[in-house]
Amino acid sequence: MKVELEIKNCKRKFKVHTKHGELKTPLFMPDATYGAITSVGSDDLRQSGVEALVTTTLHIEQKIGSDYLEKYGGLHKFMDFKNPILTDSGGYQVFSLIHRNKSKSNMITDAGCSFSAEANGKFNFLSPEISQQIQHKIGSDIRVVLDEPVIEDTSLAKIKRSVERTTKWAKRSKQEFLRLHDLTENDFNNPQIERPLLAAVVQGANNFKYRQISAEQLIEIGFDIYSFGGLPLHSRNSWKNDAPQGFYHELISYVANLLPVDKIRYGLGIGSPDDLEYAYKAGWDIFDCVLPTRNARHAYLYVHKGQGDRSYKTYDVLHIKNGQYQFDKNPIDAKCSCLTCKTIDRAYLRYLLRTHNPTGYRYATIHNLTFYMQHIHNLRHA
RNA sequence: GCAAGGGUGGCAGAGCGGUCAAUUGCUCCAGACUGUAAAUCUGGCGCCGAGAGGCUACGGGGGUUCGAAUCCCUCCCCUUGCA
Repeated sequence: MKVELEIKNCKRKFKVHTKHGELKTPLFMPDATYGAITSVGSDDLRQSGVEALVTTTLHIEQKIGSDYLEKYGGLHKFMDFKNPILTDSGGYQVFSLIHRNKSKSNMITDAGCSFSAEANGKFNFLSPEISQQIQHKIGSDIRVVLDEPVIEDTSLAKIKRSVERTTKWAKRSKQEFLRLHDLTENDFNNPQIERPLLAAVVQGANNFKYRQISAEQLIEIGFDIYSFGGLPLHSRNSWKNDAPQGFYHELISYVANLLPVDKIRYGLGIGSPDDLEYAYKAGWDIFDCVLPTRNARHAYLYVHKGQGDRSYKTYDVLHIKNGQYQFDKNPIDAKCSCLTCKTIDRAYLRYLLRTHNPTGYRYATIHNLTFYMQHIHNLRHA
């Protein structure tokens, strides 16, 4: 398991060797939550330049089943995806569903997370150990420890508990990871030994002190990757509208500086193209986010400056369903060379999305993914 | 021709004397979405007005009533059954 770091002009660039090929940072991974990027296939992903994927332990277990995947031969083969796959622990998903549905069967204790089993009626408990076991059976290249996210503006007591529990769970997760791979603590630090990478998650909400405590405790345990957790978790709306963006910028910069220089830093759930640029410059290396894929299905397309109907720092947005594009025969983005932009015009994509045609979701998703990959590619080679 | 049931906003379809500019769904017009329980959710949707408010509206016309989409008369049109 080899991780090489090169720092040029204050910019971090990792090369990570995995069982499924080499990864270069900065890296953006789209979310294939249920073992699929909704509405596109593996050939579309290759064509869009997707280098790695994120899937989630909880959803995979519920919808596919890790025992099944182990018997089948792993998720890579199942999905026909040859590049690295990162499995998220399920912590965020449990948090999300518990937060939305406060039923009595949904609760988190030190032992783990209980939740109502919607999908299969059976699987309804996730512990740090179970999460690692599932990720092991899935056969992912990068694994994440189970953590406990909290709403960013919650009480200090809850932030404290979340940090303490996240540390305890990280310790248990690592022990289980070592056991599953039949490794010792020394083996873990031996770069000659091939194994998946293990990521811990820094919690602490919007509190700088607790972010620091969380980071220090996790570094003490020792991981390959340190992640920024809980960023978009607000009681209201998004981070953009909910609080001064400057604060979050300050927070992610602060946390980056708490982490070892030679370890990969993973910004969970980040972000918009502007967020990616900011976070990369602030010292973060790998990212995942649902925005490009979900927004594609919601007719929100990322385009180059000057090509859309709304402008942000590094990009424009095109609300393709809006009436102004009814007769627009231009490609979605004249500066894009993706399959969609080479094949159909705005008027037709507008029609497809308005009529909820799956082909429209595919075209839109291919475009947004290509835009994101191009964007991260530009950051990498800037 | 006779009998019965209908005609409501772009469409479908509630309402059957006042709280109706009119439930609801769709369409339409916008907006949101950041480790996806999201092909989802939110707002708007007769006309004028920033607003208070005003104006025109439930097939056409007439009537009853303080007040009608709702009751009565008449005409037009649609559906079904019988000739």
